[in-house]
Amino acid sequence: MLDIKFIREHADDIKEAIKNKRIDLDLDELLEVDRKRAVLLREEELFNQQKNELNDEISKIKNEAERKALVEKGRALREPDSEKFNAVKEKFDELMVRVPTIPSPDTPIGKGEEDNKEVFRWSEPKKFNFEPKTHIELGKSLDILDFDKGAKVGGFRGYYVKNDGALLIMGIMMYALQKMVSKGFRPMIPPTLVKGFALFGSGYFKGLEYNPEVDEIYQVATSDKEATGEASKDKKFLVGTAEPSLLAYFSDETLLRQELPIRVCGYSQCYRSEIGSYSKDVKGLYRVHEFMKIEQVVVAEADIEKANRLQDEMTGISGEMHEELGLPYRRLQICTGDMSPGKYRAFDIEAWLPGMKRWAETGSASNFLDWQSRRLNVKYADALGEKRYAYLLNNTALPSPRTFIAILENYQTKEGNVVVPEVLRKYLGKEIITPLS
RNA sequence: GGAGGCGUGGCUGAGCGGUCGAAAGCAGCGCACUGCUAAUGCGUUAGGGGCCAAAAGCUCCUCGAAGGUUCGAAUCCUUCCGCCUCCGCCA
Repeated sequence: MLDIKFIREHADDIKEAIKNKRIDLDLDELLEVDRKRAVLLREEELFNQQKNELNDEISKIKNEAERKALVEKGRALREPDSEKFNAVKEKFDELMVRVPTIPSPDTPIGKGEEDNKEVFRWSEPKKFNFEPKTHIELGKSLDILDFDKGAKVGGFRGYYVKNDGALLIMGIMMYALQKMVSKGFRPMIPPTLVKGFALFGSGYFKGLEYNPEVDEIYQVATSDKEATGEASKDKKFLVGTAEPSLLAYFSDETLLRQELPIRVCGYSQCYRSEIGSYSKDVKGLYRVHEFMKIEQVVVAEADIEKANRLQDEMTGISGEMHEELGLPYRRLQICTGDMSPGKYRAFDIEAWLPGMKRWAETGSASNFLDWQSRRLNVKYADALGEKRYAYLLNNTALPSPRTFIAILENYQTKEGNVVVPEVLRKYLGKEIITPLS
């Protein structure tokens, strides 16, 4: 969400952003609706003013006849067309939520994924003197992953993590959580069942309201009424990441500048409906409906330079973890066409998967400037006591399944065992995962 | 699940049809004063929008949310949401 004043004054830049981000929005339509809205707003204000003045008069008059006359006069006032006004307001809101943040100057212009720019690489994809297996094969032979039972019980994309796999995956989570804490991030376990505002506020609804056709979010119905959509307000949803829960923690707050930046990290189960990716990545643990993740979030003051530095700090921590885990990775700067509307600047981290022979997104760092904080109403008081919207940033610390895959595939031995990365050994109590272990 | 209570400004809390965007206290800020991080006095402090180049000023909306009654609602009615207490049930 942007400020309508800002939109009016930067219409050309925003049109450029709409084009580059490939958003379906006619800004001129919004500006036109905005003008209509302004006229109607003034009409209503005038009416209210007249009405208020009249009511003041009535309250001072004791005489019944005079009073009646004034009441009649009030009835005669022409009331604004509220239906028309509401229609305009609704249209305005609908268009407003689709206005994107203007991307940073260093963001590559591009159509989609293929135009993201590699900006950093750590280590080269590992070479094996045997044909590396996929995590699917390894998971089965080591008896640490079970997709058949997962599908039976959880349905499509369901899975079980078993035995040393369960310890490994929890180890990854604990390792990431402790790393974040060591970097000054306050740990949190936030709710994963949340109200709509948290998701809308973070930008997880594409429109004003939840739309199951396009939003990758599960809605939870606790009654028949909710299930049929009658009780459309105050529904609950399952988050796809801790980000909305962590951000909403600060909603409606006015923080103090001296306490910024606030760094928090959260552990959560993440649920994704993966609507629109029915035929994509259908095998294995790569794209699943639920997983665990440690997420990092920063509330920063409204300073682009500082926010960019914080974003670099956050991606740096993710990189450091990949390095400590010994996972070759690269960092991509996300291009305009692959960037969601609210983002100002974004980077992905991708780890190399030798078995699947592909890069796998294991993290995504985004700087939203004040796009989210306007929706969530996160402010801070600056040195002069002026209130400003905070800048909000988020980044993956580590996701459980893809880090898990990367470890299995990178650390496999010719014999089909998996060596446990040094930093995770304390969580498994062993150095190697074997079928017999 | 049953019974009751409550949602007001940064916080506590009064108001229960017009004089209320709102007493009082606390906290914050400013000024004054006292020779010293405290005390006292006075003043000041909700958010969002419009007019205006801007400031000043004027003005509209907002007392959990949405409807309703009324010339007029923080105050009355309905529904919803949230919170609290007690009982039941339960990880």
